Amino acid sequence: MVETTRRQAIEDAASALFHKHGYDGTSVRDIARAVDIQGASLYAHVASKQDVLWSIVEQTASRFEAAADAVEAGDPGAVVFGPGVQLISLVRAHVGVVTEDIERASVFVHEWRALDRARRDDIARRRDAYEARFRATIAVGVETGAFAEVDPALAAAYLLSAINGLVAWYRPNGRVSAPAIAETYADLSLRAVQGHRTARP
Amino acid sequence: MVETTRRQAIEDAASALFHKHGYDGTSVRDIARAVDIQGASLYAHVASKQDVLWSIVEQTASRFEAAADAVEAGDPGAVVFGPGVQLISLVRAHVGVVTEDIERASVFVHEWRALDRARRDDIARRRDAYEARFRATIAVGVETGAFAEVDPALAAAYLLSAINGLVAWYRPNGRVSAPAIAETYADLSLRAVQGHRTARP
DNA sequence: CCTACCGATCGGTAGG
DNA sequence: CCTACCGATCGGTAGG
Repeated sequence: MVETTRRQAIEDAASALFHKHGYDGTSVRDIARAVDIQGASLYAHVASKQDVLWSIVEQTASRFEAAADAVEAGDPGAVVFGPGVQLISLVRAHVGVVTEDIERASVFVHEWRALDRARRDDIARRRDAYEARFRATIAVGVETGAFAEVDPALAAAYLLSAINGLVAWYRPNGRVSAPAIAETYADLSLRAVQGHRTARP
Repeated sequence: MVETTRRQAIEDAASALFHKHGYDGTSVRDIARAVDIQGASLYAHVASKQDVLWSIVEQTASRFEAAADAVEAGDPGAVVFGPGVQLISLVRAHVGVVTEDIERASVFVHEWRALDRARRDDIARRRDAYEARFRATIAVGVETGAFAEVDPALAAAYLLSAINGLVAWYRPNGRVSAPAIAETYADLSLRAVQGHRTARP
């Protein structure tokens, strides 16, 4: 298991560096230095720099998908508890995945463009399928009248961008705890799509 | 004015390339090729690659500030029309600046980290001052009871991230027009902070 | 996991 | 705005 541990350490270091300096702003020597080996020695553990990025992005994509799967397993189609509860659960799950590993989440959100074409296309497809869960839940809310008359695609993009913005400032041991953020962001998200527009002067 | 025009063309090309590939993913040769000159010839017009990035980021920062200035000139402190109207105006202004020049806005949002330390610090300060306007407006709303009991800092970060997410997908001539996005995003933002939390099962 | 090395490309300068 | 060129660094390989 030494190999597995070493590889893990390399991906941890790469996540931190990609998070801070971006994929293109990080050299393989930077990663190697962080785990105290020579630059060329890195290739005893990884096939390429792309390979490391792919590992990080793919694992994180799977974690987002698994979290949403768990939510929908409890109430597919939002039939029992309704779209409001479903949306809150999806938002909480998303915040959870982000705050649980902010560095990998940040790389997932910002550096997936650095993937080569085939892998980038794969992630683009999965991101869209993931976002579609939010769109579907919002659409149910709009159709049943529980939510305001909002474009589900616009609202989903708005909400997910709002939450993903966490990667720019969230720090464990920061002023606001992860559960508090999840609570606040769930409230903001639900209210954003709920109710009707207030009269304006 | 030939010089000015050439410089502008270089910044336009750089904005498009930085938007698509990032600052570190773009070489000075890439920029030069886009304006049909030799790589080294670029230095007849710009001092450095950093210089080009700084121009783009600084101009865009100023456009965001000017747009918010215009809003607050109409109602400083949100005393006349109230924090709801003020927030809607700020959101609309922000969406306007983003959609008016999506490439420069994207560079401003994503590539300011590539600035050298002094300039990055400058932009960081100005970004915080800009975000503080949203925080202040939300705080007024919370204090007067017009808004829900929400942490103004969290809500402001949430809203601005939501809107900035536009740079990832907005395209002129896309499915939704810029004014329609501004309208929808203003509604989502106002509702997010307004009213009280609904009872949950 | 190391040393030694590769060709390619990087941002930038000199001199016209 | 060009040609010619610079040292530094890039991701990666060979061979142990």
